Amino acid sequence: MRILIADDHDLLRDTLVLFLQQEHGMEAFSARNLAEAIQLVEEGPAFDLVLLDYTMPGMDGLDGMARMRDMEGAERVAIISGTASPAIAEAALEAGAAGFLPKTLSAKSLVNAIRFMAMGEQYAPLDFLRGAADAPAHPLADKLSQRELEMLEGLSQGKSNKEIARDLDLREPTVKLHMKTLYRKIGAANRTQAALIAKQEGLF
Amino acid sequence: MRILIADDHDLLRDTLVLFLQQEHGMEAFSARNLAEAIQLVEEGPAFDLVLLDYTMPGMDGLDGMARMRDMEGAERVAIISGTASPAIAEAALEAGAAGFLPKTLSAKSLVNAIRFMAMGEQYAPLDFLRGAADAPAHPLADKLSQRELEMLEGLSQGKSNKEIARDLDLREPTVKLHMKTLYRKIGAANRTQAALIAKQEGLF
DNA sequence: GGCCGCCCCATCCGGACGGATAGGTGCCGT
DNA sequence: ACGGCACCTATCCGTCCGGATGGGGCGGCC
Repeated sequence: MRILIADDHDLLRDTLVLFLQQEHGMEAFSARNLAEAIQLVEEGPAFDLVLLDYTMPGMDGLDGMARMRDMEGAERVAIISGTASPAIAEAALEAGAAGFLPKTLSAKSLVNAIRFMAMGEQYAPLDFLRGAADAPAHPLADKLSQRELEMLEGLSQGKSNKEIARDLDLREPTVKLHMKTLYRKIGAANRTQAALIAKQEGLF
Repeated sequence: MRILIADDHDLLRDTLVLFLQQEHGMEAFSARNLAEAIQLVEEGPAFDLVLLDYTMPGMDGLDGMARMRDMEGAERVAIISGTASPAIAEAALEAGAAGFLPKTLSAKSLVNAIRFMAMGEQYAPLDFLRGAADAPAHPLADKLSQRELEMLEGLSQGKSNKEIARDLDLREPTVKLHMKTLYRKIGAANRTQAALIAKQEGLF
């Protein structure tokens, strides 16, 4: 089984490759950025699974994954990350990732996940998606209504009220109302603070 | 040599411990958060070196390191991180850390660094402190003037133009002027986007 | 000397934003 | 049935923001 691991954290990559080599029937290759990974895919025989770090030179969010998936010899691509939120994990899975692996995963679980994904299944740790069961998800997120979260999402992309209204098919006054209540709930004085809080909280 | 590694990323921790075990004369122990680490230090014989992840339950920035250093059996404490900036690294060293290890360090360098620190020396990768020589630090930062960076700093705290003007002892029109040129330089359509870009770029 | 970049200030304008108020719907739980 | 909550819309108002224009001062570089 040929596995390609692309991560700019040499420490993890080096030790992980060594670890996987010990596993029966696994061949692990590594790259330190997306460009290197793409080159390896171009050169060699096809990989059974490619693991891409979410924050890594050349990735640009999920764009990097899309580029990788378009290639020959990289059918199954999974995202690995130490900081990404459940929302990003879901986005990755929707975008066709073979799986999402937080770095809080144990080494043993990783091996299982890799085998699982290499067989064509989609993998993601359920407790992570649910918002990390033990660590109460987002202290903020569950205090907000659905609409308010959508506001926050638009906000986190630097959109104006007008743009958000258009995207959600609402009138602008409605957006402004939601904004007001949103600010009160999360303790923001203005939209910039709200966006920063959302980022800080790992939302979006 | 007794080494304690505390990191909530099981993946790295597991593989790293296995890797270090193979090294001659190294005994590696692990904890998944600060509380566990403190407990291990209390229980067992003294460690020659303790590695603490910078972003980890219980750390609270560098406070966690200070708490650890106050303990018996944890003379030398180093910080390890995958995301922290050079500024944080310097702060850690000034606060008495035995070293700072970015996760972009190679496994081999890590072993050398550990031996070095265990002997009582202070370690940090010079290229990282210098701002990652090869990867030009902040592609944006050096395109901005001093004033513009100060604007961005205020922006990153969600301040209004008026507040920024007051803090820097300027008139508001001046702040607005700087903002305008700032937006053009970094390609932001409004202040929220500018703040998000700053965060994304790791500034402030 | 000219030119350019950075810095400071002022005035003006249109549009965006933040807040208040008021009215409407629908759903849920007691 | 009623209150409570989330949701949608509207109007009004004062402020803030983004942009343009026009000043002026400073230093460096060709």
